[in-house]
Amino acid sequence: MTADLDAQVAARLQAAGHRFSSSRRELVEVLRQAGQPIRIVDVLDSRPHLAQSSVYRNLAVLEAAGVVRRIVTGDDYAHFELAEALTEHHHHLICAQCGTVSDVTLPAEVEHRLDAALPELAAARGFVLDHHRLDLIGRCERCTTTDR
Amino acid sequence: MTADLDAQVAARLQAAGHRFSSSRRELVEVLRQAGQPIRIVDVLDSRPHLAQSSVYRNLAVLEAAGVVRRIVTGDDYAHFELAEALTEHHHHLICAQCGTVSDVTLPAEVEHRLDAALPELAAARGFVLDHHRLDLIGRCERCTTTDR
DNA sequence: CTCAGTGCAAAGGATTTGCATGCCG
DNA sequence: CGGCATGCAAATCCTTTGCACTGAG
Repeated sequence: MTADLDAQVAARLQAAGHRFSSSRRELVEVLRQAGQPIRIVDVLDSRPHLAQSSVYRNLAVLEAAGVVRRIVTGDDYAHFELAEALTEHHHHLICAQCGTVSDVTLPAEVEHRLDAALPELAAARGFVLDHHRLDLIGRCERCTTTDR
Repeated sequence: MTADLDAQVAARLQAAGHRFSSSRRELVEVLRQAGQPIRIVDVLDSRPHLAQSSVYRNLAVLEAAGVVRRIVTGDDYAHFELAEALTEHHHHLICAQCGTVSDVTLPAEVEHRLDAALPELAAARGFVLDHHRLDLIGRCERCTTTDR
């Protein structure tokens, strides 16, 4: 699994004309371990020896190479996760209070409905559809129990 | 229509303990006229006499009062539109190139599927669902014709 | 050797905030 | 009058950038 992931990442980076440096390897590893979208602060916390600017720069490189996806929620911090090409299509549960983002997968049937309906909806507006994104916004368990 | 909108906005502001000042009236009017989500820069362009800080502040007040919805796309600027309570439930077409946001309505049937599926999906994760948001990301007509 | 990658510090830039003044209720 | 609203300018703070150094190929 991990070996396979490494190979895919290496291939994508190479295709984009970049190296698979140890910092980048670490970033991918942190994201893989996290299993859910995390912020750059979190990355820096778990890998204190990484320079902030390098993390920002490398995540940008990895994003451009299609290895990583940047998630902007409206929370102060952007979140990052492995791109769907390396995982699988999914959506996000976003806590409006603490900003945490976690993954959800729609029932296949619903997803199919969307895939069937969205392209023509976009086309009707002269839009070339690239992808869609569905977020469920609410309050996570921790925030509802801790209350206010 | 407009009179009705005014009344609703006034009521919501009052309920939140705020005044329906002329600046706020103008903001609502700009958003109504726009008919699609716009950025603060656009507001300032069309109403140069409004102070930037007041626009930011008032949009925050209007958002808290449930009159306005802030849309964060990942583009540099946030977009604003009238809240769904004053319009109707809809989603967004986002141009990945120029950042423009426009409204779309899903076929009722698809929307129903979502409404049926999402709550339990969220509940299964200990999440209290507030609302969902579906964005179609692609390239708008202007950007595809102008190309690159 | 060459050039991408790294780290530190400084710059950027949308948004927020402090504070004095204006104005509605 | 009292307190919210407004404007100007300054401060915030996540993110980006400049620049000199390091290291892989």
